[in-house]
Amino acid sequence: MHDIKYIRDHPDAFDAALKRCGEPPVAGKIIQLDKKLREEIVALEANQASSNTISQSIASTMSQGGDASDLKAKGSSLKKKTQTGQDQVRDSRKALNDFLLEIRNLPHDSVPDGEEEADNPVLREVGEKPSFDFEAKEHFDLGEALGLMDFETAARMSGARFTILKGGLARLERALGQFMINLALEAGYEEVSTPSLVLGKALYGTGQLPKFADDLFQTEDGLWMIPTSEVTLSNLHRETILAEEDLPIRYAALTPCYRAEAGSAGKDTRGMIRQHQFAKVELVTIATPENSLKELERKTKAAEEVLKLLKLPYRVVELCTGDLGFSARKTYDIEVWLPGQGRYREISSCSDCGDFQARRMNMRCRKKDQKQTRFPHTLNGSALAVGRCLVAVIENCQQADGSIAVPSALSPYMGGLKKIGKA
RNA sequence: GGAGGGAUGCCGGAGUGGUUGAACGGGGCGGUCUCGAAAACCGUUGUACGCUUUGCGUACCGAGGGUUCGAAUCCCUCUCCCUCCGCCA
Repeated sequence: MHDIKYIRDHPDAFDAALKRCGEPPVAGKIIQLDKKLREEIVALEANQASSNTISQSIASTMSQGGDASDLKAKGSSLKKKTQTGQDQVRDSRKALNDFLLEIRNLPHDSVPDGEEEADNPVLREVGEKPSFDFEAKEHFDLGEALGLMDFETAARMSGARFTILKGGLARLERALGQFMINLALEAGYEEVSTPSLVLGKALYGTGQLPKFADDLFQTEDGLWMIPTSEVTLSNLHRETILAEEDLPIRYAALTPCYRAEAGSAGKDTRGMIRQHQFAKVELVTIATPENSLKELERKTKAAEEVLKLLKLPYRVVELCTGDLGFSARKTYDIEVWLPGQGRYREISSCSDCGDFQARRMNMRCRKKDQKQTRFPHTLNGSALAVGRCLVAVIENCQQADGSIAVPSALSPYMGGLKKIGKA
């Protein structure tokens, strides 16, 4: 959500920032809606003020035993005006609010200009790509050949975009999740276990709603399945005032994530890259405005650490203005190398959302002994997506015989197992 | 699922139609007293929005509607919490 006062005072800067993201100008429309609303509020409140005065006159007249029927008639006629005024204000407020809710966050000044994914600058490449003296296979060929990855059976009970893992691969997935959440704790994040189903307002808060309802699953009684625990972790302090001295607050959760993938028909149809359900360790930070960019670097480092310890090659790119997500003001994507595909694939996305989500959630902070509240900044990042990391381990650690070498960092989580072979 | 009880300011807790934005107590803050502190005493202490912004106005007592000139107080709907019974991982 945007600060209406900022838009009133800097309409041109607002539109210019949106333009960098390829969005049309809206400040004029917003100011017009806002002006209408405020005019109606002034009229309404003047009305309410005189109603209140009349009511008080009635009270004092009656307490002195006088006749107040004239005053009552006056109050009665004012009442109708007040009611229509209230309706107008409500409608205008909703119109402004609905409009504002659909406008994306503004990019930070430091974000590079660009139109699409191809324009994202690569910040660094880390680790060495493995070289094989055989042709590298994709994870689904390896997994199916091992008899430990089964898409057909999953499709029979759940439809497309689900996977069944067995034996060593099921254990490997669990090991990855445990490994990652433990790293998050070491990095200073507090572990949280949250619901997987949430009310719509939580998703409005983080920005998935109202624009992206198609990407989400909704239950029959109106609850939504979380597409990421960014939603639950960020909403932990919605509608509250935090003590600034307690910031930054850093949370981590290992949860399943559910995505409808409505706009992705035909994309990544084979394998585990794009599933309706996957596990992910998410890191969320609530920081003061002064510290949020610093926290973004810190969070990205924490995510990179997972890949370093697993010895998986990756690169970090910064999203250009045209590729930035709805709620983000600045984002780093981490892409892991997949030898089977012969390309980098996104495995983490770390974003600084500024005060955009805090405003939508009405989460505020305040310095000790100060009256004035302000909006903290929220950040989120995956560290990492477990499903895609499993894919990366399988493809990077594949052996000539089709077995998978377990990364040494993971071995303790797998009872010392060094290799996943045929079942 | 059945039967009851509840939701008021930072906390506890009054308040069943008229200067109640809300008694009283606690806490916090400021002050008096003190070498200092405690105690005592005095004062003060919500949020949001709007305006012709040293001030004024409006709204808010779980949420949304209704009755009324006027609602924290009456009526309706919903949400959440608690107790008992049933069911259950």
